[in-house]
This record gives sequence, C-alpha cells and structure tokens, in this order.
Amino acid sequence: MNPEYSIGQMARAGDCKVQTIRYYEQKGLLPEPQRTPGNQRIYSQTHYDRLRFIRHGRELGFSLDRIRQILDLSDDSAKPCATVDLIAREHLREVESKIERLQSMKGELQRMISECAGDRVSECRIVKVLADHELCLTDDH
Amino acid sequence: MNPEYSIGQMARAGDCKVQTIRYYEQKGLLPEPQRTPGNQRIYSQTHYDRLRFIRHGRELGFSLDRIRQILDLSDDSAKPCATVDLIAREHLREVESKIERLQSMKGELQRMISECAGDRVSECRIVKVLADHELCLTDDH
DNA sequence: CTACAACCTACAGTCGCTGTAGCTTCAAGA
DNA sequence: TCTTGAAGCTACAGCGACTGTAGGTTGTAG
Repeated sequence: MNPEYSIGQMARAGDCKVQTIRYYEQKGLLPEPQRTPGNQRIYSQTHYDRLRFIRHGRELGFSLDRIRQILDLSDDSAKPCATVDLIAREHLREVESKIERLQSMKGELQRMISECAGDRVSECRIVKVLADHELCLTDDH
Repeated sequence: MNPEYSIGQMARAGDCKVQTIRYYEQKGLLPEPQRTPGNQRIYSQTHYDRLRFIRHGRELGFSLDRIRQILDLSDDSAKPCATVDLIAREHLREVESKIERLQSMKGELQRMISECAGDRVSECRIVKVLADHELCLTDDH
C-alpha cells in the first residue's frame, strides 16, 4: 500500500542523478531512508515528496541552505509563514539583481560585437574594449 | 620610467584580492613577474594591462578559459579576429539564455509570493507551490 | 629599533554537484 | 539453477573561480 522507491526511481522523479540524492542525504536535506537486507536504500512517499520539494526549489534558484530553512519552517505547519515569505522575497530580489547585471553585460556585449568591423585582431573592437574599460564606459551614454 | 607595481597595487587596479592575482598566475593567465631581492612580485605595465583585460572579461561574465583563448588570439595582432567574434557571440547567446531562465524564475517567484495570503505555514502558498510543481504549471497559462 | 602593513608559500574550504574505482546486490532470461 | 547485466553500494577526487587561514618573511615609517 505505502509506495516504496529505489534511489533510481527517486532520481527519475526528481530529474537528477542518483549521486545527487545521496549528496542531499549527506547534507541532511533528505533523512536517511530504510535499507533492504542487501543495504540498498528504500524511500517512502515522504522522501519522495521532500525530494520533489528540494528539486523544485533548486529549479527556482534557491540555495540548498534556503531550501533547508523553508523545509524546517514548513515542518511545523502551525508556524506563521512570514519567514518563508521573507526568504522568498529576498530570493526574488537576488534574482532581479542577477537579471539586471546580465542585462548590462548583454548590452555591452552587443555593442562590442556590432562594432567589430576590422578583420585583424589588431583592429578588433572586441579585443580593444576588453583591454580598455574606458572604451565601453565612454561609449555608454 | 617604466612603471612597476606591487601585487597590492595590481589588486586595487583590478578590483580584486591579492590572492586572485596569484591564482591567475598559477592558472597561467598572468605570466610570472620578476621578483625583488626579497622575493616579492614586481609587475610591469604589460602585466597591469593584462590583468585589467582579464578583470573586464570577468565582469562581462567570460570564463577564465575563454579569456585565455581571447588573450592567446590577441597576442598575434595579425590574425583575423573572426574567432574572437565567434567566442563573443557564443558568450552573448549564453548570457541571453541565462536571462531567460532567470526571467521565468522571477515570474514564478512573484506569482508565488503574491498568492501567499495565509498566515500559517499549513496554508502558505509558497510552501505549497514548492511542494507541488503542478500548482505552478497549471497556474501558468 | 620597533611596529606594523604588506608580502610570501602551501593548503583547505566554498557550492552543488559530477565522475571514478572497485566492489556487491538484484531481477530477468536461458 | 545459473548467468549476465543493470543498478546499487562506499569512498574519494575534481570542477570553477576564487577565498580564507596558518605561519612565516620583507619592507617602510617613525
């Protein structure tokens, strides 16, 4: 009745490698499961759900530490969820600032590439811009 | 006449740690500089420029390997710069796809956060969405 | 001469896995 | 029942790009 999963089935469910699951166990994110008489791990539905939780968090870019925090908080379902909210908001802010940084990289890269008309390295705009930060700053505005 | 720099001055110029410079040397990105009689590194203008080049590349998100490639190519100034162009274009593509992935993370995070109205973890939308990927997929469109 | 900052080497640790070596266990087919 | 091959096991090294630490030496200003 209670479903059981091998580590391979877990890996497929979580879209990750078998080693990743053992790594989560080692890092304390997944509790140690029971073993078969031959020492192989057997996971319960609880483990399965927890792994999916972790993997989804990872997909959203949460660090394992933050996922651990959220898991700890959500283990006690009576607790207020303000802290979870806070963690998520902080993470959102970080994602936004990463996007901003990448956007400005993108802009600079595009400018650099579009200006490369020379066919020798000695005239290459890309090399020049990389060599001299001022070139891209002064071009900027 | 020829300016010389200590490793500390280099670090300030490149906006990085002293260890980072030693690391670049170890990885073969910066050539080994001369030393004082007391075994301290003394850098020339060439080193200085090369460090700035590396650091600017890093700011633009290039890996050290790619920076090394570009440096190798630009050392021979007669070479055509098509390869440099190619590397830059490929890098741009990668930056763009990173942005896309982060944008979708951002969207999902915002949705998750905005829907969190409960005050107990047991009703927390954030915890629910993390636990059940379907919740965010079905909400998506 | 004395402080103290800056330098030196060598190595361990970070994050989140991933890969490898060398073994054992399990399940299915002959 | 035996065999084969996939899947599992432990233990550990490696990735990228640094960063930190320990324990020592050099350089410089007062």
